[in-house]
Parts: sequence; C-alpha cells; structure tokens
Amino acid sequence: MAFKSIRGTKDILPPETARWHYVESVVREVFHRFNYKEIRTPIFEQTALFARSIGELTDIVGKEMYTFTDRSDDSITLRPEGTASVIRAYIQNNLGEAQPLVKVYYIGPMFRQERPQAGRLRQFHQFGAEAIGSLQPEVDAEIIAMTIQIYKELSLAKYALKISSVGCEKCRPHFKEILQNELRKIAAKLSPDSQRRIEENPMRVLDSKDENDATLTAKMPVITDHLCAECARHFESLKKYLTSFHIPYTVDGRLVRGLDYYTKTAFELTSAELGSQDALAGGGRYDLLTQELGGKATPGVGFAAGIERLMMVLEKKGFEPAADIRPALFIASADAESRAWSVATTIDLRSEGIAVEADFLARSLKAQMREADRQQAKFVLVVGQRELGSGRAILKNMKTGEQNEIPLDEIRKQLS
RNA sequence: GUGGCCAUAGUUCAGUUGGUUAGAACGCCAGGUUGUGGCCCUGGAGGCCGUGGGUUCAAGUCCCACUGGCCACCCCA
Repeated sequence: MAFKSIRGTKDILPPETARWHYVESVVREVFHRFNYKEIRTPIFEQTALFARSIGELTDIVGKEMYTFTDRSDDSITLRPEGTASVIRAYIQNNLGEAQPLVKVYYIGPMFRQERPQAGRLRQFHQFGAEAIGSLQPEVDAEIIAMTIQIYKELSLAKYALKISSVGCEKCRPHFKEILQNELRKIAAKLSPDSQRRIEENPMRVLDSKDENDATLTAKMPVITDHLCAECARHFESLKKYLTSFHIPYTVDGRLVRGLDYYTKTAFELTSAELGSQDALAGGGRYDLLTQELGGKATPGVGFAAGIERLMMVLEKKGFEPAADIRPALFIASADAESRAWSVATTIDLRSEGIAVEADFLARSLKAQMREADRQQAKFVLVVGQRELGSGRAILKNMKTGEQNEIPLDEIRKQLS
C-alpha cells in the first residue's frame, strides 16, 4: 500500500460517522442546557504552555507530547489535553472581565504519542468543559452532574463514579511527606515501578496494580484523611450536593490524576466494559492554574471525556443510531433523456431544501432501485419518456411498497 | 518505551505432514423480471497470501528482520 495513516491514528468512516454525529449532538445539547458555550482553540500551542500547566514531571509532558520546531525555530506542541488551551484563551482574551463565571466546552482531537492499545490512540477525541471563576463546591457538583447527565442521555448505565480530594498547596505537601516516610520503610519490598514512584509521585504507589504492592500499601494513609480544614469542608459540601442530586459515588482516597494542576476535587468515571483503559472521563478543580499561566488568580473546575472509549461502550451495547443522512427522494430514470430531466430536477429540489438523489451511473432501472434501497431513500420517483410526455409519474413509498401516480409538478407537495 | 499474540479477496475467516490453476460466507456487479428495491435462484469480477531476505527441487505454509494491528505493562480520556 502506498500511504497509510500514521500509527495510532484512525479514519472514521461513513457508517461510523453517523454515530459520532449522534454522540456529538447529545453532548452539545446537554452542555447547552447547562449553559456552557462552545470554545474552539487551536490544536497546537507553544510547548511551554503545556509543560507549565500539565507539569514537567508528568508522563504526558515527559514522554508523550508531539513536539516539533517550526520554521521560525519556535517549539510547538500538538495539544495533549484541552484545559491548558482554554485557560490560555481565557487569560489572553480577558474573558473573566466580561463576567465573573465563564462556562465553556470543547469537542475535538488531542494527541499523545503512546503505544496504541484498546481505548488508546495517538490522535483521539475528547469533549470537556471548564467553569472558570468560582471557588464554590456547587460548581464542582454541577460539572460532575453534567458529566453524568451526558452518559445518562446516551443510555449508558454501567459506570462508576469515584471522587476524591487531592488537597491544596497547604495540605498536599504535608501529606506527601507523611506518605513518603511510610513508603520508604517498605521500599525494598515494593515493585521496581513503585520504588521509582516513591520519590516521583508517591500518591501513585497507592494506585499500583501490582498485587503485592496493593497488599503492602493497604493500610497506608490516604489524602482524604489529611486535608486541611478548608479542603475538608469543600469536599464534604461536594459529597452533600452529589447525594442531593441522587448521584451515587464512592470516595477513593487513592484516586490520582495524571496532571499536576489539580487541587481539591478530583473525579473519574470508569466503565467495567472497557478493559485495561477503563477511564471514560476524568476531571477536577484547578484553583492555581490560571495564575500559574500568568493570569489573575482565578479558580476553576473542569472535566474531559474520551469519545473513542465512549464509542467502544456504545458498540458493545449494540447501539446503532438511524442513518443520519438519507434521501427523501430518489429519482430513477429509464433512459438518457429522462436522466437529464432527473438530474436537473434533483438540483432544483435540493436548492429548495429537499434531500434528493438520482442516477449518476447510467444504470438499469433495477440497479437504480437497488441503489435507492441501499441509500434508504424514502420515496422513488420513476420517470421515462411516457412520464415526461404526460406530466404524471409513479411515486413509490419504499417502506410500504405503495405506488401512486402523481402529477410531476406536485412532487414537492407529495414529499412534505 | 517493554512484553505476548497476530498479518490470506472490499469484510470476516478456511487453507491438511511444505507439493499443480489459493477457497467459503457476506458485500459488490450482472441476469432471472424487454420500466421497479428487499427474499430467492444463476453467473461474474475481485488476491504480488503485509514488506524484504533466507532454507528447499518446491514456501500462503518453515526461519530471520522490518512494518503494521491487537492485547497487556507503563500511563491515561
């Protein structure tokens, strides 16, 4: 084969694009109902934006970014996630000056150079939302409720919501020290991966998939027991809201997010139907990010969800939306002269807003009927010399098989 | 980045201990119906057997490398 798509990238082809249209329309509709407005940022940014927001030491920045130098010798990176760009746009365009709470959402591709596997691609798609400007736990609750609502409206039932608080600049460093001290005591018994993580990211040791590690760390302290008064109050309030929203959740003090910028609330939605990469969506609060990126100190909360993973679950359920593009009418023609008429009429009707298809292969009537069937056309109009002469033709309802002779100039009326 | 499995028509797959013209189903095209879809019947087109090298009289089949896919680790959406 001459050219192939880049490893870890995929073509999304017609029957499947209908599913994407459906999912995107549901997602947009829910966002709009929650009064979030769409923001579209460039898919590439200065490398430093991601390095500073996501964190130099994270895997994403350390080894997964698509980074290159452009012809002006600037370091450019394809966005690995959405929040950094949104906050950059928020600061750059002074969005906070027009209103105190800015609520935006995005849908689009993200890029990470990882080894592809089930539910993991190098170009993948996310939808997500950010609420920038409020410290209130009500906003955290709204974001979570909105996330859940989207999955509900897609008739997805089998997921689990895990929530936690990762603390703030006051309580997290404290806890990190306590945990590291505990972990160092048993370091020798831990897996090599976990030993490395003790210094790099101790919270992740608690999340290890290694059975032995899990046993050894079962009684280790968790952050949710070591929050400062303010973080604890915030977390309690969030839990109350979720309960009042009738949203079931489990508190998982070991929940870790892959990005450094999170403070207080962290949450994750997982699906048991996904295999190893089971996170459907994740998010949390990032009260320090805006000032870290050079803006006025402004709190924020957000989430992001993987569209391909959502598709995997929908496919597993056998979900198949009705074809979103199908002609209202197919004009079948019996000969060259009527074909000319049918093409001209097709263009006319289309300009009037009617979805029409005709024969463009000069095929037999039978083949045209087959084509109309394949396209799931609602009606077929059969025209030939006779019809052009008499001004009346047969209109066939493809679902019922019913045929009626109608005057050609009444075709618009018949279709409406 | 590491590991395991895999790579044959458009698609999903068969292909005996290496042995003549590589098969099926579905899909596609045409005919059965000289102006009518779906079901049925008949016929047809369509394969450098992932790429490169090696072993052999002989390779889709065995060996090696590469590329790609799948799955897992890592990490995450």
